[in-house]
Amino acid sequence: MTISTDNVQKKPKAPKERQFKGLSLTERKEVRREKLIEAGIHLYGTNGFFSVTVKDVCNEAKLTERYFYESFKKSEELFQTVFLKMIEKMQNCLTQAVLMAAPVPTNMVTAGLSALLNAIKDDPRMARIIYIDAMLVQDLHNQATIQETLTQFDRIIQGFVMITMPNAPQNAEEVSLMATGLNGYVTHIIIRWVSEGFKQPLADVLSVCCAVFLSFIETTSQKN
Amino acid sequence: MTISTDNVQKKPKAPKERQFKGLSLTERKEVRREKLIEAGIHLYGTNGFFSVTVKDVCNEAKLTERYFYESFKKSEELFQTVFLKMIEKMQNCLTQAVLMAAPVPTNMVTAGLSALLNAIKDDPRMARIIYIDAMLVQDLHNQATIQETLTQFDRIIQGFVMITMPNAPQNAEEVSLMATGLNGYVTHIIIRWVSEGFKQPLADVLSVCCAVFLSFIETTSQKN
DNA sequence: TAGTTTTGACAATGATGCTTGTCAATATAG
DNA sequence: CTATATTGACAAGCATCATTGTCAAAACTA
Repeated sequence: MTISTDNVQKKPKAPKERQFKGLSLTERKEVRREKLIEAGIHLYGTNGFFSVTVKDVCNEAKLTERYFYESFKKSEELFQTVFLKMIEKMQNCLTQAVLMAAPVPTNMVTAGLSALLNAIKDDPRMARIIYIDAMLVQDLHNQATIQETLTQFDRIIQGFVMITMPNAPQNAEEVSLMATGLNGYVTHIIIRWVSEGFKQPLADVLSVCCAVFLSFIETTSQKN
Repeated sequence: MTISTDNVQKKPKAPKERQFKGLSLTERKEVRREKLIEAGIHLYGTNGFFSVTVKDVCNEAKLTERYFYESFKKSEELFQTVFLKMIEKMQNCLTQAVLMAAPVPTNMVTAGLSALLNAIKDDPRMARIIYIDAMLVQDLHNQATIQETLTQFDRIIQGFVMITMPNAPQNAEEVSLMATGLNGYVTHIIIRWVSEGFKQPLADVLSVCCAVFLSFIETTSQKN
């Protein structure tokens, strides 16, 4: 049945791994992956997810298509990675600022929003990715991860509302909706601010964003 | 140069228009156009603009592709038509309710938001088209009309804010941002309400939406 | 009924972009 | 130096859709 002597060289191909530029295979893969992510941040954050092709990303990363599929199955997968990276950065930035300002609610609001706005002005690609593309992708393809990550912000705000506005909420469901609304308030303002090229001074944007929280705090924490 | 006798039958084709089902050509075109728009409302409003192909629309309308291009150059053109139709309906519904409740600000808020929420619950496709797809299309393709129509809502709210909250705004730019924020507040809540299948009672949603306006009115119209 | 318009079904074409595959040039190990 | 792993450039094959074109059946006019 099996050919014995002559075809012994039938190689089932176990390509022997080799070092390159002093890096192992997994290390090289990782380097390439990072280059793709960096390219994704730049391109998605600048032109939007749907104007960017796989080839675009590869060109920007100076890699060929093959290496894209080495790290990601589809472009949504790269996008999701990019998105999570951006949102983690924003999340850290935000919570750190809020914690440092605790426990005075009004200070926490100002500090948090200020940190958020500054981060966005520092890197507008973040806004584009988190506030625009994420919604598009989340809607078009069914990215549960993105969906959940976004609603996480609602929950953070919800916690804040419950602490600082004892008299406001009737039931948990309503507080949750209010948090969604507050999120939307800030989100829309940010989208407009970014898309108009930061024409309004940061201080003005900050004050308007703070206003809604402060107004709620004031009207819902008065002694009955 | 010109062939004289034999090819006299070269007909420059002026196809003589004829009635069909008792309708003239322009009437038939109009009927088909309406069917396409109806199909667009249904499909876009249900599945979203980007999951719907030209062929889908034609199938839904029970027409063939040819008739799509008879009325629209591209699918964005149909979408824009659908969008404008939806938003006009919402606009009418809203302004009528507000006017009937004038001039008491708090009544106007409640009446307007109540009308809005009821309209959306009556026809959820409206929400999908106005609040989701419009943003996607406006971003992906460059639909100036959609963009402008959406910001029109901001301006309406802006007018309302200037009238009812005399002490709030510093400069016009900030009021405008605040209006954008209020719009975003309601918008996000609506999107969530719709996408969760109206699981929260309308009254709860209404009260949360009203809250932000009422809170602003209260904190910014007190006598100094 | 005869001739022409209108319609519907569907094929043909073209464009775009994803995904896999080929091949030669280059770098590395032994 | 030789054999082979690795890389980069790029083509080939798919798939999806938009858009135009063909053709015969149906509907209308006279």
